[in-house]
Amino acid sequence: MPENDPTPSEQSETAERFNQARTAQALALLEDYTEMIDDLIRDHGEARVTEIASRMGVTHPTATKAIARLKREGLAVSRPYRGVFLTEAGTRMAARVRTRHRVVVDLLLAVGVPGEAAKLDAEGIEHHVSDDTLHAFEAFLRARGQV
Amino acid sequence: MPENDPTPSEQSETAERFNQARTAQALALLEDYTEMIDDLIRDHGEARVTEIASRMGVTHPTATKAIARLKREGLAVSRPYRGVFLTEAGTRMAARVRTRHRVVVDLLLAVGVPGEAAKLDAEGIEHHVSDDTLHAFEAFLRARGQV
DNA sequence: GCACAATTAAAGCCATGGCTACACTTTTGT
DNA sequence: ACAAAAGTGTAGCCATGGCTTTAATTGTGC
Ligand SMILES: [Mn+2]
Ligand SMILES: [Mn+2]
Ligand SMILES: [Mn+2]
Ligand SMILES: [Mn+2]
Repeated sequence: MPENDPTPSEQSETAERFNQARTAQALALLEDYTEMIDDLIRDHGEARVTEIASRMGVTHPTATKAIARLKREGLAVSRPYRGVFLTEAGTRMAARVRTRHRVVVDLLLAVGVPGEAAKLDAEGIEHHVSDDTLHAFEAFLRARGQV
Repeated sequence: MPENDPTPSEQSETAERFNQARTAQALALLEDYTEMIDDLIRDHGEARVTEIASRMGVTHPTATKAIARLKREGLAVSRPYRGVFLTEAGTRMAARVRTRHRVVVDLLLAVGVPGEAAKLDAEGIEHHVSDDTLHAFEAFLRARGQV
């Protein structure tokens, strides 16, 4: 059985696949929080820690830590005892993430996934949808006139 | 603007969505390792730590820790300096996960996702595909005669 | 304008999943 | 048979993302 080992010192295709999945997952939290903060500012004019935590389903110290990471990565700023605000980069991420989220839900619905499952599963799936896949989803929806 | 707060002491729909995504993610590592170990035993008659680590794209101590968790959760057993083996539960998980992985790849291909992206993205997406969604995917593929 | 409620911050605990460094066992080649 | 190589185990470090508890600040009602 010829084990076709890929050129030495190079990762197997399998390993690369898992590495990409891990990288995508590492961004998931940032993506969900920026989208959420953007939502809150649209709907309420401000994004408060307690409200963010409540909607994310975590305690407020957990949300505070996540926001600290957003700030560290240049996606958000905040004023103590006031709200959280997105930077330019954060706003761009929120816009991209919102669109992708919507496309994923629409795609799931278009292939026949029940509404409830589509909403639930999309929250996790979205973070693993690459640009290529997103474009394919959009093309599929367009071809179906579902967009 | 009437904020329709869901019955007090009950999580918002949004929070539930994020909680489900977190729960699914917590199982991802177990799912990928059981599938991998099952693959290795099929192809090589045994699953060794070094080989598992290499294919997962991690160092061997990282794989050893993951295997420790599999054992703790009753999915695998191992004999020191020998291989890793799946329990009944582990074998069942591997079978379920393998099928789901294949269906996800096929679904992505069927809606027009390029092969390379389908293979890469499926590795992360699969863990967030619920039973309802999986069944919808299968129905869609059947209707297309792509199964 | 003050007491109390609500919000936010800060500290510290735990589990997970990466890593490196080092020790030990098994396998291999001569 | 034994030395070297490969494989495996173990210890300990770090970052992340959950949590509870306690302190500080802000907002509210009277
Ligand atoms: Mn999400
Ligand atoms: Mn989302
Ligand atoms: Mn996977
Ligand atoms: Mn898989």
